[in-house]
Amino acid sequence: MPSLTIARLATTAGVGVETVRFYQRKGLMAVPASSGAVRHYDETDVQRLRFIRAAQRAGFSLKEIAELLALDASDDRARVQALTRTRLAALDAEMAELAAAKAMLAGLLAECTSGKAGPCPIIATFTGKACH
Amino acid sequence: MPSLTIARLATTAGVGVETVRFYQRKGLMAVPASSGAVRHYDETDVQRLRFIRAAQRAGFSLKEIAELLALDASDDRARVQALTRTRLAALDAEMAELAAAKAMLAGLLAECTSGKAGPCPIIATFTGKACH
DNA sequence: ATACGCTCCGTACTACGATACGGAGTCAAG
DNA sequence: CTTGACTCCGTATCGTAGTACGGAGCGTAT
Repeated sequence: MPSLTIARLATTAGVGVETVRFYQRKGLMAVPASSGAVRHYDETDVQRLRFIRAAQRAGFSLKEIAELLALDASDDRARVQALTRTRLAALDAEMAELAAAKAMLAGLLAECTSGKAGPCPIIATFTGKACH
Repeated sequence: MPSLTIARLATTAGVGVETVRFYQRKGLMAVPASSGAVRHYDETDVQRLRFIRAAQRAGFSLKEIAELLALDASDDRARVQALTRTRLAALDAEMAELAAAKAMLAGLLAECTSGKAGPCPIIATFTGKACH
């Protein structure tokens, strides 16, 4: 049984020691019972940290991740699917916003690069001034 | 000259009074000299607030917006373009991340909805457990 | 002229996800 | 048996973008 200190756990999972402690305070991870004064961690703790990071990359908040972790035990697929659908919808909305922003900025950049006179179209657009 | 109170300025620009004061503290807006005890605002202040909101929608941070506002005065197009290109690159990176997250979640959701036995694939994937 | 609402200003608090700090205790090597 | 690295724990701070609160002053309508 590989027993890790908090520092080894953290570096193995690619997070900081303080982050592990932060997750413990947030209830995302249990604080292991200590035999002695120093707590020991194992592979399941590494897995849990990896779960958290992977779910974060998918855009879940720590609060949602806490729920997913609870569901991991209860095996409530319907709820997991509901959370996932909600997240997918949010992702779509975020992507649409980013796409709109990108289209606008790309257009303005082209305009600003080519144009020569007058106020910068980028600034002008944000300001709401007439662009020509 | 249309003179606005801070509340009228805020509602005209679609923000809260406290937000205006927050922007003033952040140096995004000047605090107008007061003739008397109550400060007065005009159309240029409305424009400035609209600029801030528009630039925010394009993903600029308040710090970057402060710089853009400074550039509005100096007319340094090269710098504005550089900021815009940086923001475009960041938007691309964000979109790529969102797209990856979306693809993964969408695939997992389909799998989880159709599959019947074993641990939920969504949870399993994040956990790093074998998926089958 | 007084009541009511708005303004001014500082300070504090929210949410999110960490990150830093300081003191006391512990553990292993030299 | 001391040194140095690490741990534990609470509390504080960071950054981003606000929102809330409370007291004092001002301005206008009745």
